Amino acid sequence: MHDHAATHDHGCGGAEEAIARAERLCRERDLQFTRLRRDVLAAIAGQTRPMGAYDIAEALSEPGRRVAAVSVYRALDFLTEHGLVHRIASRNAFISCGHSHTDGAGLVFLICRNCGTIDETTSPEVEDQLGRTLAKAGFKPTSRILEVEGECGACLGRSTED
Amino acid sequence: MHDHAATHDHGCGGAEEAIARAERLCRERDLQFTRLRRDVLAAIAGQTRPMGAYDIAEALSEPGRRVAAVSVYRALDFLTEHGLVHRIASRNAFISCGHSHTDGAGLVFLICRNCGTIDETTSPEVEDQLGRTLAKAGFKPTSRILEVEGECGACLGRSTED
DNA sequence: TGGCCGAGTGTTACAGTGTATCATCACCAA
DNA sequence: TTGGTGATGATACACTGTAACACTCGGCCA
Ligand SMILES: [Zn+2]
Ligand SMILES: [Zn+2]
Ligand SMILES: [Zn+2]
Ligand SMILES: [Zn+2]
Repeated sequence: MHDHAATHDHGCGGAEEAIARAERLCRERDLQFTRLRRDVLAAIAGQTRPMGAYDIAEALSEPGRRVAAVSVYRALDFLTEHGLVHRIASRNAFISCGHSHTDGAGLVFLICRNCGTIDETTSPEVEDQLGRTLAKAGFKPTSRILEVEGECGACLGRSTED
Repeated sequence: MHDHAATHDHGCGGAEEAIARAERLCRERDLQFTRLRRDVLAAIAGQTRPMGAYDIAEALSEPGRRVAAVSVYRALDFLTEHGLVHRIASRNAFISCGHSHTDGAGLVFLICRNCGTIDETTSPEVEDQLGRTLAKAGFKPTSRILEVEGECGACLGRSTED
């Protein structure tokens, strides 16, 4: 696990893979991977850029089936709780997770302000230093968010080559 | 600067000090430190816990003077832009800054889930490691947020002693 | 003096995000 | 059958943030 150092594809064809992983995980933990939860995950995993809850609700609604935002939120609660999607606090949006970090240690979100893509990476070194800093401050952490905004490698390459 | 390693008091009597610092900074940079901006800063600096924009609006409103949330947001934009207050993304709330970190490097917010207090500290080591991680990922950062939730030193002491 | 212009503010309306509450349905067990 | 549990549907509501426009108060210049 965590054999990705830099970037990785969030969905964009990996939607089926995300679904498969979710099905497996839910079977193992005896959880219900319902249609709504599957559809919500599929909607997110089919995108590189993050989706808001209302975007998802709209994407899933068709003539004859109206998916309310509140239902989407419940599905998102389930999915985030089990590490299948991540919530991006600075964007009020969600992305699907392609990894199996059950703990979420050292997680870093890389948000490109140019193309809107969000990649995630992990850094045990950062986590380690942060742990030291918190210990020094006498603070006992239970969870944390680390989100970086900037320009992704792809956009940097594009801007220098032309 | 940054001579505080662990915690520091956010306001709670330091309100006047925050105002004084703000006045100085605005004079130096030729900015307008208007009544509304001063009042908003005072309201935040008088609290240990973060305040929402609507909380502030309510706190500043009196019979005869109604402060609308939109005005508060404008003042907050000004104050955050010049580093006088910080926005806590995971809480949609604001705290006053007692430091003079003009760059905001290595900033870490410590949010106590028990008493609600938010302290800030800085960690060049974390910043350093994070910079390395980002460089390895080919990502050029422009800004970042790092917010840790957990239990603060004071609450830990209280819970063990009794 | 009088008109112009820009920054700050007041006001209203609206968009976006998230939750509370209750009713309903499917499923499984007693 | 009956009752309990978990998921969903549906409505309403609270909270967060922004757009648009009018107004005031300065300073500046013809
Ligand atoms: Zn992930
Ligand atoms: Zn990009
Ligand atoms: Zn600060
Ligand atoms: Zn505490």
